[in-house]
Amino acid sequence: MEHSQTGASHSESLLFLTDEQLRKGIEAMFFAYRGFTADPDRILEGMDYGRAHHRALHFIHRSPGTTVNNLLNILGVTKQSLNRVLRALIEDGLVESRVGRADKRERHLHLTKKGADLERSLSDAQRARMRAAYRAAGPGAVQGFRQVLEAMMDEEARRQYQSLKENTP
Amino acid sequence: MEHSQTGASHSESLLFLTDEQLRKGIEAMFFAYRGFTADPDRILEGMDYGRAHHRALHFIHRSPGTTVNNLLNILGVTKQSLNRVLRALIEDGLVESRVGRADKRERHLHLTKKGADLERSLSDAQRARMRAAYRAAGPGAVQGFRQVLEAMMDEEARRQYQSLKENTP
DNA sequence: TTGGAAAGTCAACAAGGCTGACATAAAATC
DNA sequence: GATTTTATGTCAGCCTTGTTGACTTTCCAA
Repeated sequence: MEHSQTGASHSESLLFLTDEQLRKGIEAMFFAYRGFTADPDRILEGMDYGRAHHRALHFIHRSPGTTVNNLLNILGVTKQSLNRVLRALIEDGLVESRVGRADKRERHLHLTKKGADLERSLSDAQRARMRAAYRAAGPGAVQGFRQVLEAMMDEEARRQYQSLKENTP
Repeated sequence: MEHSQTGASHSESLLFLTDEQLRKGIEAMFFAYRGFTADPDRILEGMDYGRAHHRALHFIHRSPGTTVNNLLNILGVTKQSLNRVLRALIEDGLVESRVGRADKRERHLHLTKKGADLERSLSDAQRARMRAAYRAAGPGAVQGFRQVLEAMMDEEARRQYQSLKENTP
């Protein structure tokens, strides 16, 4: 251990991270993620879409005009997998794919009115749960929540998360 | 709203829950969950097992002697889906299925040495990441993290999470 | 003794991951 | 100008993990 002598108070609190506490955190992530996806999943069931379509809609809404490659990196799936999802959304008129002006190889993705409507209904449901959770936990908890989640990400994901955070208009 | 007059400072802070803040929380959950599952996934790839096997091993380890029905409720999948996973684990000698003594219809599930070894290597990896995240975020953040996650769960899941919390020896 | 719960099994299917191979257009480089 | 690289799309096929539905066996309990 690096802090054998120094930083006693800090180290001390760290020593209280028992396997038991960590296990509770792990199980909390498991159960909470189910809740996190439950509402959009309910809306989507019956439609021809699933969680993968939701994710695509979310990030296209989030970064209008994003390219396919961009989306690929954010979602962390293969182009074949994303393509299947995007094709359905484009065919059904929820997403528009525009050939790039500067670089004509690129496709820039935008939500149509129809796509934006579905995206809104999905994100409304998800935000409502997030809002309720934040309120129930109290203002102080929110910061801690985000700090731990951010620290839990892979390097690459954290980079993407942070750049998404900053690119907000 | 219950606090129309009282608790102004509390209410005020709640008003600052913008859609933007909520969206960041949503994206944090998405990216963090990827990190959360990444290490066990890496260990499992190449073996004939996946995330579903990990979850079964985790909860059998957590509650030795649990019944199939019990596990079904915790995992929230169908018995056919769980059965496929359990069959593989039993056939490979990672899980032992014992006919119930009081009720012989029930099967009580236990990890074998081999199963416990794999479970340990998976949970070691997952705990290491959780520990690192907790340390990076600091002691104060951990409580907030757990509070928000707990508030995000469905009623049923929260019940299960809490009873798992308490049944600890 | 009979109804129903617990468990298991078979079949079929869907979503959403994956790999590999290949095509096309456009940009970049030599 | 020719060649290579990049961005995208597409076909085919596979895997995991979820689903439903139908059916059986076991066996507790009314």
